[in-house]
Amino acid sequence: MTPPSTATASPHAPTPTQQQAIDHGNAPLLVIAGAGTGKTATLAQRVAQLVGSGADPTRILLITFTRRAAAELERRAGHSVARRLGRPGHEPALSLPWAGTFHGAGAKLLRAFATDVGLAPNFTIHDRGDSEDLMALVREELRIDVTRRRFPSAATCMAIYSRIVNADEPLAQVLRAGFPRCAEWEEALDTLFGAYVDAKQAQHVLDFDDLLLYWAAMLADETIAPRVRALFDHVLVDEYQDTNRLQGTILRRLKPDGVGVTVVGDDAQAIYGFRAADVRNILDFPASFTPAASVVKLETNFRSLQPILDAANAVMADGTEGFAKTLTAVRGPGSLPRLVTVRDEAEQARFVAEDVLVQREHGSTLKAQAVLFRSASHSALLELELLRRNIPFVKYGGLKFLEAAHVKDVLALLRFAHNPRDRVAGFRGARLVPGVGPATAHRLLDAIAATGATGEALHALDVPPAASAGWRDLATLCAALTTSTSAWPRELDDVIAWYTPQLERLYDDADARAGDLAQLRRIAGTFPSRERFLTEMTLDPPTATSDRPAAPLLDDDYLVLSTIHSAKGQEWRSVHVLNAVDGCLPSDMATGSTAEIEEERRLLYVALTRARDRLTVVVPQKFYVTAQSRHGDRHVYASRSRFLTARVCARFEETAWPPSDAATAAPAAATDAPRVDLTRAIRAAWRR
DNA sequence: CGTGCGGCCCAAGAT
DNA sequence: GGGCCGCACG
Repeated sequence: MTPPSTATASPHAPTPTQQQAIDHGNAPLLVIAGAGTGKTATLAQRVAQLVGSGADPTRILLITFTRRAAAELERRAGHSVARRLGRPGHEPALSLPWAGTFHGAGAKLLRAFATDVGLAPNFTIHDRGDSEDLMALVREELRIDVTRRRFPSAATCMAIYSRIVNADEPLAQVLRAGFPRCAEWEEALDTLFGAYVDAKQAQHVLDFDDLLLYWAAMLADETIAPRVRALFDHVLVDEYQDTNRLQGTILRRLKPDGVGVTVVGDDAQAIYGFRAADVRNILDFPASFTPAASVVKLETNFRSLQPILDAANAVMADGTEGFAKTLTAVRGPGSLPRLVTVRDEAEQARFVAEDVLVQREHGSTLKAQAVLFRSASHSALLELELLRRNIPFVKYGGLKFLEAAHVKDVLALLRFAHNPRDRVAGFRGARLVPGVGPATAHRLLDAIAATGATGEALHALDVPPAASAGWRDLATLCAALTTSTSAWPRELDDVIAWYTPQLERLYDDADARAGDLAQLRRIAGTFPSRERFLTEMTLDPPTATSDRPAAPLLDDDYLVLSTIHSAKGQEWRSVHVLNAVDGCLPSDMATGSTAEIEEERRLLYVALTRARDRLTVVVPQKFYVTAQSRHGDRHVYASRSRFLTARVCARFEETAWPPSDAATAAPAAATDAPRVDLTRAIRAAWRR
C-alpha cells in the first residue's frame, strides 16, 4: 500500500529563511512564498510559535482563502504546539476560533456587534444568486425598461455593483474599465444600486460584499472601532496576493501600525483579478507602514522535481509583467513532464482515465492524483469516461450543490423562517405553493412587510381560492419554524416533509433530488443551530454535487477533479492538465486585455506547480463546435495554448496518444484540414 | 392571474 | 445544449 495522500507537509526542519519568518517578532511582516516553498508549514509554525510564547489563541485572527485551508492550518499548528510541548501525537486540538475567510470573520463580527451598528441580529446572508434575484426585483420595482435597449442583466448589474464595492472604485470608472457596453446606463445603474442598498437594509439582509463593507465601516467609526481592534493581538493573512482593495482597507484599519500583522502570498499566483483582487495589496504592503514591514522570501521549492519546476519557470519567464523569480527544487532531477497530443476531447478523456490507472499500477493512489482544468465544464467527457470505468472521483469547483433549484427552495424556507423580511427567500418560498405565481407572491410579501406578519399571522393573509389549501399548509409550517418548538436540525425534517409533494409535482427526477435533500439533512446535523447552518452553507457551501461521496466513502480512494482555481494551495503526486489550447487556457472570455491574459498565464503556472513527481499536459487537436448550427456540427482544429511557446515546450517530452495510431491520427490529418484559431472561431460565433 | 410551451440568447473562474 | 422570456391558453 502507498502512503495515504496528498498534502504531506514537508516534515523537514525549517530552513533558516523559514525560521526567520517563524520567529519574527511583532513588527509587520510580509512573507513572499513561491509555490511549494513550505508556505503553509511556515505559517502554521509561526502560529504555533506565537501560541507557544504566550499568545492567546482566541485573540489570533487567521484569514485564509477557504475554510478548508483554515482547518488545515489549525491542524498543523496544533501538531507543532504538541511537538514543542514534547507531546507529539497527542492532539492538543489547538482551537483558533477566529480562523476562516475574510467573509466568515466579517459575518461573525457583524453578528456579534449587530445591535451596536444598527443591524438586526437575525440578518440573513445572500449568496451571489440571491443577490442577483434581489437586484432583479429592485429593477422591476423601479420600472427600468429592460427591453428598450438591452439594459444589463441582473447578473451583470450585480457584477458591476460588486466591483464598485470590492475595488473601491466609482461607478463611472468601473464601467469604463470593465463594462464599456453598459456605460450608457450609468445614471440608471446609479439609481438602481441606491435602491438595491435600501432594499437590503429594509429586508435585514447582507450580501457577500456587505460582510466586508460593514466591517470596514465599523473600523472607520471611532466609537466602535476600538472595541473591534481590541479583540485581536495578531492578524495573519494567507494568500494575500488575492485580496482586494476593500480587504486591504480592513487590514490597515484593524492594525494601523502593523504591529502583530503577518501576510503571506505569491504575486506569481494571483488568479482572482476577476473578483477585484489587486496584486498591489501585496506589492505595496511593506511601504504602507513606518518603518516599512520586513520581507522574507521563500524560494526553495520542496514540492516538485526539478524538471516540473523548469517547465513552470519557463511559463512565467514568458510573462510580460514578470517580477522574475526562479524557484529551485531541492528534490533533484526526474523525468521530463509530458506534453501529450490527442485527437479530440473524447480521446483526451480516454487517455487520462487510462493513464491514471497506469500510474495507480505504479503505486500512486487515486487520491494522490488530480486532473485540473480551466472551467468546470471541461471535465464533462472525462467524468463520463470515469463513470464508465468505475473509477471513483470527486470534483471540486464549478456548479455547486447549493445552486440546484430544489436545495435553494429548502434553504429559502429556512431563511424565510429566520428572517421574514428576506424578500428573496420569501418570494421563492411562496411561489412553491401551487396557484401562487409572481403577482400573488408579491402581494403576500407586501402584506408581510407591512404587518411584520410571522408564524400564525400568515394564516390570516388573503390568498386566491385556488391556492388557499396549499398556503394553509405552508403557513402552518412557518409557524412551527418561527415558534421553533422543534429543535434544530429536526425542523429541517418538517421542511422537507412539506416540500416533498412540491418536489414531486415540479420535477421529473424527484428521486435524485430527494437524495440531495437527504444529503442536506445530513450536513445540517453537523451544525449546532439553524443560523450557523445557514451562514456556513452560504459562505462555504459543500463543494460537489450528488456524486459527492457520503461520509464513509471518503475513506476510499478516489481521483480528484478540480478547476485550477479550486486547486490553489493543494498538491498531488501526479497532475494532469486538460485542454491546453487557446480558447480554453487562456479562456476565450479572458483575452480582452493584457492583464487578463497574464492572469491566465499565472493560472497555468498554478496548475503546473501543483505536481510533485509527474506532470502531464494534454492538448486535444480537434474540438467539436455545436454552436454553429447553420452548418451543422463541425469541428475546428484548436491551436495549442499560446503559453506553450517553444521555450516552454523544450521543457516537456512531447508525445502523441494513442502511440500506435499516432501516424494516422494527428499530424498527417492536421495538414489537410483547415487550421482555425479556436478563440476566433468561438468568439465570432457569439459576436453581438 | 398561473402555467406550459416554443423561440431566442448565451456560454468562466467563486467568497 | 440549457436557461430565460414572451405569448397563448385555461
